[in-house]
Amino acid sequence: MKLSQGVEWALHCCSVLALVPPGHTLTAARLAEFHEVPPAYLAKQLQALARADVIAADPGPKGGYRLARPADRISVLDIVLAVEGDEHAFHCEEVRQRGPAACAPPAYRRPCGIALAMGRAERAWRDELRGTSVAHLVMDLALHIHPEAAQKGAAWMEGALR
Amino acid sequence: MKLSQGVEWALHCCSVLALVPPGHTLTAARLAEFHEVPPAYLAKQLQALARADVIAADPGPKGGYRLARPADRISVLDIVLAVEGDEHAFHCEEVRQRGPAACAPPAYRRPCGIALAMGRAERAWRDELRGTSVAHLVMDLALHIHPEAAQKGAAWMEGALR
DNA sequence: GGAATCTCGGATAGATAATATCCGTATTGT
DNA sequence: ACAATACGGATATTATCTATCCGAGATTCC
Repeated sequence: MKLSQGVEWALHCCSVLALVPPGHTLTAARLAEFHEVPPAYLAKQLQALARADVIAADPGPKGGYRLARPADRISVLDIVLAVEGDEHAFHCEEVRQRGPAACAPPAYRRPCGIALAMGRAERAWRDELRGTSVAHLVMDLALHIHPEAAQKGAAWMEGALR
Repeated sequence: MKLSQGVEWALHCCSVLALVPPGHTLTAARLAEFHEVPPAYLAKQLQALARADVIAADPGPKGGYRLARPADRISVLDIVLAVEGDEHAFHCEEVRQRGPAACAPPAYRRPCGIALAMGRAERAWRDELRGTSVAHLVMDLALHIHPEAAQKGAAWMEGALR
């Protein structure tokens, strides 16, 4: 059980995009530069976020990425599912229906207790992520960022905006 | 984010082992037969469970596997971590410390908000799994199993016990 | 004591997914 | 028309998962 690298990048990118003034955008190349990650690969994650309507893309020159809606309406779960896919971590393969104790399918109308337990855990995980928004992330960032990092970030943003 | 196949097998195996009378065991081959899974690969999962002290192995002829402690003291989390490893799904690579806004390491003593949010979700997931024991799984099984499956299972167990 | 049986651990391949890159297409602003 | 950008597909590389096999160690039966 491991989350892909792209999830972290996507979360950071959305946090940065939340700080972009309305009417402006950031290109994929700039976002990659800011996080020092491979531009071509980050572009893939950004495309996934765009397909999921988490961020919006303006094509053409002067184009770039921006959040698709206000930061307080984008949950961390939205971002994780956009990049990682919305499949559950645990997939029941119904092994109980195999082997010497197997019966006809109608005997297995209820999901097995194991699948239910794993489903509850997945739900708890998703609920927690759904309850945290990009706005929360930015708030936490603003409260705890080192002044020097904030100044450097602001200076970079100035030259990167479009 | 995907859990390995072995997790489902391990959970089912532990449920079956919980039904083994005290003083008896089941061999890896029997457990594989019951679930119709590859014996050699299931053996790997059982070894992982044994290393984590979830189940105990009696070597030699007449040997086999049994639960290492009462079913109500084995959590689903114990089993999942034994098979999957105890690493967190999200691993923060501290991308904030890279790029044009980077500062000296002392500026990053606090974990970033993104890592904290993902950590809370992981904690919620684990808490849910920790709160469910093998005894709960067996209870659910006993309450909802089809009579025919129960009878077949009992008959198989009779010939499989050692 | 010796042989048989079983678990345990490591070594080994193939299959699947993650990581990373490149190129052609579509779109838009200059 | 040209340049810059996002988009999608194709591809290569690497890691992880899945699956199997074999030898070592341990225990019981003869």
